[in-house]
Amino acid sequence: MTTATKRARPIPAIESSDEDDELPLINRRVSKKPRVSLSSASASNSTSAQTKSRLKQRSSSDRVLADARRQRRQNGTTTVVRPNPAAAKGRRAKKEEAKLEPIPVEEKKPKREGQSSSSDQGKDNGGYRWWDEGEGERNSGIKWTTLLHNAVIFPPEYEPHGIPLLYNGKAVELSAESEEIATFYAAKLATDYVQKPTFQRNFFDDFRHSLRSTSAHRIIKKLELCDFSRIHAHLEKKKQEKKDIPAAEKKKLREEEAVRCKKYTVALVDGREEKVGNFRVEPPGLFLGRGEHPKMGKVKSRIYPEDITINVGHDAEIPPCPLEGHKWGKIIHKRDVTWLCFWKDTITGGSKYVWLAAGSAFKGMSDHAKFEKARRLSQYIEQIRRDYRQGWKAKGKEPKQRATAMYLIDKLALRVGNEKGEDEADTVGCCSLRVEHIKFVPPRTIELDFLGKDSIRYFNSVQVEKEVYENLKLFCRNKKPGEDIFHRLTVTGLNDYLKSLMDGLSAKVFRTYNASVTLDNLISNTPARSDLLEKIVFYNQQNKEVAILCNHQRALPKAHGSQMEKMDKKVVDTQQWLTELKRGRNKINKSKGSIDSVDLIQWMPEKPVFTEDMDDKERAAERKRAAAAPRVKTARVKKLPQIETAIKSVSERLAKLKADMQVKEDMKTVALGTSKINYLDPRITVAWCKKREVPIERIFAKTLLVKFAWAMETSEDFRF
DNA sequence: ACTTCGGACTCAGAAAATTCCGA
DNA sequence: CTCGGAATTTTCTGAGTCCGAAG
Repeated sequence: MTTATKRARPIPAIESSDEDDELPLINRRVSKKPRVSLSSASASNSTSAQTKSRLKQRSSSDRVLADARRQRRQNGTTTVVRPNPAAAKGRRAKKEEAKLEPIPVEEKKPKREGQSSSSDQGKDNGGYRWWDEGEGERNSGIKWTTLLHNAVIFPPEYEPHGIPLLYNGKAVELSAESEEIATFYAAKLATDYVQKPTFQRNFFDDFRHSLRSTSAHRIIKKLELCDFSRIHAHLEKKKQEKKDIPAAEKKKLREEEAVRCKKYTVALVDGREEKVGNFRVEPPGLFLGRGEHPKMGKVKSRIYPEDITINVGHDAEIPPCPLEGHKWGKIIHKRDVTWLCFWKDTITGGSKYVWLAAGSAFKGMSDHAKFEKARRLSQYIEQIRRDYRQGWKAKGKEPKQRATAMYLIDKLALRVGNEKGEDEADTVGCCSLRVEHIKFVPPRTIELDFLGKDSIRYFNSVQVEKEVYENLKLFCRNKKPGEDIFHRLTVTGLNDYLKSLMDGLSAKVFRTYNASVTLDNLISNTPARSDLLEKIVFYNQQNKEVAILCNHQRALPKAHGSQMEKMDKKVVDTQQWLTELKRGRNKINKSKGSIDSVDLIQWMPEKPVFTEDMDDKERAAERKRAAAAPRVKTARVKKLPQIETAIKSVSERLAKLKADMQVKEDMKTVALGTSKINYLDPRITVAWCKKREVPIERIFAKTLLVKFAWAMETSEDFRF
């Protein structure tokens, strides 16, 4: 199959049928009967003044809690308990029954003040320690019994600013819709997206489309003649104004926003409070793909409640729609999934989901299962490697290609490489590698150069086993550059093969396995005598090795060059001063006691001179001028003991400076976060921290501590 | 039996926000 | 101690994987 035919896969239809028939039976029970309203909104309709005032005092999350209690009570009184074989035997089901009892008074949470108290920090799931429970019902397919939440919050409606777009130098009247689109473009004026023809074309097509029934349609014909600079300037001004708000006021605004959002931040899953992850509907804007995405610049339109499907408990109150005059698209009760809401992306046709936060039980259990699966691979890995090495010599094309591909996936941690459509960026993984992506350097080195996920370049020159080298050469023989290397191999074929070797195994598990096992091995060799800082640096270095293995890269930080120069200058200054100090010491020593002090010259950066009337900008400019100015001479008189102390401290400072510089240079394009968050079993790190007496907070930031709460009690003896 | 497609989930780097750190 | 820049952390949303059902 040629690449061209493969990539010409038809674009999936964006609209799906609205028919209920598509849903599994269990989800079809969207009851049309009037629901007893349970929300805070209806509660405020209550005639009971007591209820009213109590509600007023409570935070919204408490209100959600209260709702759940009512929901439970309702479960008990109005709903026939449905048979649920999966959960019936489980602890969870038992709990549910228990919850039908009236809620004891002490369960009521005291009202929180402003900042949340320390006791509820670091928990996304109300302290539910699922990892203390048996694993019995975890994989049953049914993910929850009751689910209650407030769905999503929408971005504010567009407010026209009336700043004109100039066309050929003249202001053009635009409808609010078109002005908004023009403003999306103006917001990108300072980025290099606007230089890209695809971006320009896609944007202009959509912009023109928005103009179609207005007079501007006859005026605006060419993007080159559009001048967005005034809108851009307006946006910049707004940005500055926002920046200039006094800190106290900013804080107040932030708090008000937090209050407004509060009710969206939590959901109740089987009566447990859990944090919601992305409860904000994505605002409209221009689609920015990664790499050379064919759809970059297209208008990603505004999502309305009608576009959104809500997944809630069958007996839970349907979350109130926050936009007046609108209503939710669909309400479903799908218990075999963990999402709360979803909508279709208008650009890609893909699904967008609202999930619980990373620290939730859903996510935690699934993370735990992922690492347990990867650990299980340890027991099979030798056999699997033997198997695919055998496969290199296979007669059949498919097994031979599969075995060769497996080597790359295992050894180089390549992704499996599903097929991609014509309407996506052209990126590849193992199975979709093309002849143009590989070069052969005898005797047995291959050079891989391709764009992987997110259009990140994978460029690696690596010596491989002779059989692999020969096989790859064979697979490329008589093929054009654009043809697939593994033309007989499919992702499904490869994963089916892996399933036959280990239950549940797929290609991605190898990335998890190799990343974790690599870290485990590397940090087991931590130098014994290192101090805390050295240990952390060491850990980060090993984390870096994993990041390199997984090809986790980041863009070169914008200021990298100038920052390095700055550090370099500092090194030179420090080195010079050290030399001068040593010269002084020599002089005193050689004098045999005839002198006890020397004049030393230190070259220092010029000190900035500020005057009272300078504003922030002027001060910054002065600082900059001083830093760039030639070094100034400073004379110092020093005695021997002083010099000795100085030599010691300056040497240390110089060494640290040089080391910092090296680290900065080494890390400039490596992204450590991705592996830490997704690939490295946190238990490896927890065990290491315990054994080496490194506070875990030095390695895991707050959100990671929450995400990995399940791993915190790992013993120091844990090995992956 | 094969391919295609949609769905649900993990994983990805950039950008924004926040915190840290050194002069 | 304070200020500003750098470093780190969090948020955002796009890009993968993989599975199962439909065609």
